[in-house]
Amino acid sequence: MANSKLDALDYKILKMLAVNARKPYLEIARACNVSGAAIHQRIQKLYNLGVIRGSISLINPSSVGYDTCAYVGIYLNDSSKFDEVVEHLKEMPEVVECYFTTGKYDMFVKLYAHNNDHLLSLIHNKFLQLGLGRTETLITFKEVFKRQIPIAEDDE
Amino acid sequence: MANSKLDALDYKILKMLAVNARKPYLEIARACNVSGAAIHQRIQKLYNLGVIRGSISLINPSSVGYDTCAYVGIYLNDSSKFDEVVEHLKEMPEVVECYFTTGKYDMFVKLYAHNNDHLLSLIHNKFLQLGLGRTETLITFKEVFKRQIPIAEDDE
DNA sequence: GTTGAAATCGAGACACT
DNA sequence: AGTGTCTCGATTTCAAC
Repeated sequence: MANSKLDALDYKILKMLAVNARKPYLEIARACNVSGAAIHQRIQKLYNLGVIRGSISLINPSSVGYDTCAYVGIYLNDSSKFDEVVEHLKEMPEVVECYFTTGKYDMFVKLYAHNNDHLLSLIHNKFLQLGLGRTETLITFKEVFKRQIPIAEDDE
Repeated sequence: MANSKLDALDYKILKMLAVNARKPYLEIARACNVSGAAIHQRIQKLYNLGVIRGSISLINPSSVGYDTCAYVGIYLNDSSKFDEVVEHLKEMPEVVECYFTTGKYDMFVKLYAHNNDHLLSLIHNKFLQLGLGRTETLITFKEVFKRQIPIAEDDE
């Protein structure tokens, strides 16, 4: 899934776009001492290779009414039901991330709720009706920081 | 922290930018039947209010050499050391998210590593030298999906 | 706080090297 | 692969409503 045929210029582009998706291509070009067209072609290549998967604006959850963020570890009773459970989780917009994991849990999800009552109701009224086993909830009461993966200056 | 003085237009803008940070303002304007200048001013307002916190390009971790993603729950021996531990975690670029939590753990972090050996070395050689207590690691072996918080059509 | 026009600037395509 | 030019359309500012 990973083609490590990225050179230093690719990394430099990624590093800038990772922090600001709307950075003008010409600014990137000037910072890299190449033409704007070159940057344009590189970025399209990075999209085609799947290195860049899209761009999003980061929205403050509490500004749109979501004041509670929690992680839930899930034990499945019947592990053949992975796909079915995933489908149901996808239909809950409050569930924003979903992982298969090794170790303690079978699955692990991140979700947002309006408040603690709402969170409780999501877990009681939705999760526990999906045929999944026990769950363990971890409420985050402060997001200390959040950033992107490190992008080396010029990794091999 | 949340000013709920957002109207339907604000929500419509947020909904579009949440999915594509580079969507041209004029396209948004046409979709909302207002002028481009209005969209421009609204978006600037949303930035100033802290509703929009920035925009990032999503980069495929495995493309830049990070094949392992894990969550680590942390028990602190000395809970007065929160800030000190956070400072050290910030200096580890592999740590991409950090939360204070209620329940099982005191802190909870997400991190990326090149591979499982690298992950082990991060936990053994870095984490356990920060004066923090026991840790519990949860390795994710598949990110099933990932998306943004739901943005209501026209929430109150 | 919204509009419409004006001017600046970037995006995307092309032929060329 | 990168460059320079060109056209189109987007961004941004401004006076005015």
